[in-house]
Amino acid sequence: WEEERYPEGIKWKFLEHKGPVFAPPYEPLPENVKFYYDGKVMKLSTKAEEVATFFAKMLDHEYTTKEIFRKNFFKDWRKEMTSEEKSTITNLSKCDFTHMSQYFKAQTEARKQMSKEEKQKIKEENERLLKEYGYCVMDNHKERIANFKIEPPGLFRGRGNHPKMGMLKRRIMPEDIIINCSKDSKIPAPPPGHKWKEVRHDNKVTWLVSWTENIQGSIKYIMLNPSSRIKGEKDWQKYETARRLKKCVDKIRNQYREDWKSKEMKVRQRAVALYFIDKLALRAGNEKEEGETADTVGCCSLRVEHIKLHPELDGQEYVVEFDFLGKDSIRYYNKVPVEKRVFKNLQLFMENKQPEDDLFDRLNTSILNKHLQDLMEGLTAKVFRTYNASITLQQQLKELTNPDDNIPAKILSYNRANRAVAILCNHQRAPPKTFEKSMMNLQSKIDAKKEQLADARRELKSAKADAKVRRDEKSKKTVESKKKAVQRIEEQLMKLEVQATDREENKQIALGTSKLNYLDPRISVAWCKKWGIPIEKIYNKTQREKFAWAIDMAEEDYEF
DNA sequence: GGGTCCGACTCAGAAAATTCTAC
DNA sequence: GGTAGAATTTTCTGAGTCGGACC
Repeated sequence: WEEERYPEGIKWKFLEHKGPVFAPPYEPLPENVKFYYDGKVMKLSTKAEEVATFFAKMLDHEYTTKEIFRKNFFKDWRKEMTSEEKSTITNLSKCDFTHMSQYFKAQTEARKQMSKEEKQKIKEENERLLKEYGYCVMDNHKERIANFKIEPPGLFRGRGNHPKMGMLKRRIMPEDIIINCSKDSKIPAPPPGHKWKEVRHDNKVTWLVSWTENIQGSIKYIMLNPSSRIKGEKDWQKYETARRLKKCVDKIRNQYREDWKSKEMKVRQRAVALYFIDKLALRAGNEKEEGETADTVGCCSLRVEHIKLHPELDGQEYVVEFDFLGKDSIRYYNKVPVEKRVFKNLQLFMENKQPEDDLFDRLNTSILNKHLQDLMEGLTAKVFRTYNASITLQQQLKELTNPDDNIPAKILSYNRANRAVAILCNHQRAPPKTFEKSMMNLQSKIDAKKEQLADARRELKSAKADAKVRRDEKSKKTVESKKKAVQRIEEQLMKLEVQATDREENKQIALGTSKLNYLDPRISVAWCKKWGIPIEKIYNKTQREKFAWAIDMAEEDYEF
């Protein structure tokens, strides 16, 4: 896709697609599946029943125990009820969804137990749908669409302490849909009896379909897959910007260190914030509308209550203790020794403030980004995350890769380098539900292997003793083969232990996000080439598709 | 200049689906 | 070679970033 460059802002010349796939219509429950109110069977109207099934399907989920979720759900559910239902059903706690829930569980079970043929049939139907709606033509290429299926109705599941959790996400109809395609393309037809909200031909944007969602009033889009030209080029650009930052980062660092001394409060705050963004890879931190979303922050929106200052802590001077909820309500907790000037500035910023006051009261992301723009064209706060992530990977790979290691050990080193980045970016996950169990399984495998090794060693020893006495060819051979066996088992044991280490270290860390969004793939490709690691060991099929440009481009001497 | 709002895009972890592995 | 359960991949959609219009 280096073929042609478009003038500023033009994203394509030709765009043709089939429009979205709508969620399947609601299928009413069979007569024998009952809903109970206050212990009595109650037949619900179709609309009320549909919304009730959304709740029933989530009955085992922690969400349905949360006060806000229940309140929001009940309020929206009542809106769907007939006036009769509304007057009867006044208390959610008196609603009994268990029968409905059991029915859905049985359905799931039945789906699992389906015969091969039935499963095959479903698979083929999905493939047909994908083939028809999953691709579009953008300019001269057939491209995969990322999310061609419209989100089905359901209950809103916000992350963390979201004030809107449990609200009803309504069904999207063709009348909600804006289609974007080129004038000279075959315009997708709305489902029979329906009309699109609008058909437009805007080649300054990349989306094919959009609609407005009813919970936050925000716009949702259907766009192309990461493997597409338009996404790939943008991704490449992102890393090129980060590489440009590499060239001037020293200058920028000197600059903000100078600014710590500025007479102007705004400049000092800007400089300290930038230091955090650079050193700790914090997000920019836009302001958010209070009460509309979970209370989370980034750098510029940090509040006094989110940091603690320790002149001395555990033998270190000037320690800042961060404790706040970031994106997706993931907790950021870190104790960081900082330079004295930063520490003194923070003390100054916190003077005469309440815990809920902004730490950087003279700063926001727009001021910060404007300043960054002056330092380097295209520089914004998030570029620091990309830059620091990628440079860390490159450094760690250099440091951790041992040329004499075998392939599994080298891959462990790669994972460790990747992990260093994930820790820097605070990419966490809930420990897998089966973590303890799978760890124990692995441990028992290791124990078994150790026993096996001990046995093998004993056998080797006795074979050696035997050989000493007999001094014939045959017993010598036996010693050799026993030696090999010991070696083989040692290797297997090592591999298992490596696996255990890797898994344990990864318990609460998510590697995927950094791999997919922050690490210049050319670093990984070059590393694979340099050490003769098959690229499949690092990137799976999807990832190889997304990073096709890098796999194509990077040689073993690539430097970020 | 700076604040607010909105649109378009990237990035995020959970959950579902699929594949792999050990018995 | 069939199957259960573990591991990995894919899907899903919510949650950020950031720029530009408007005042």
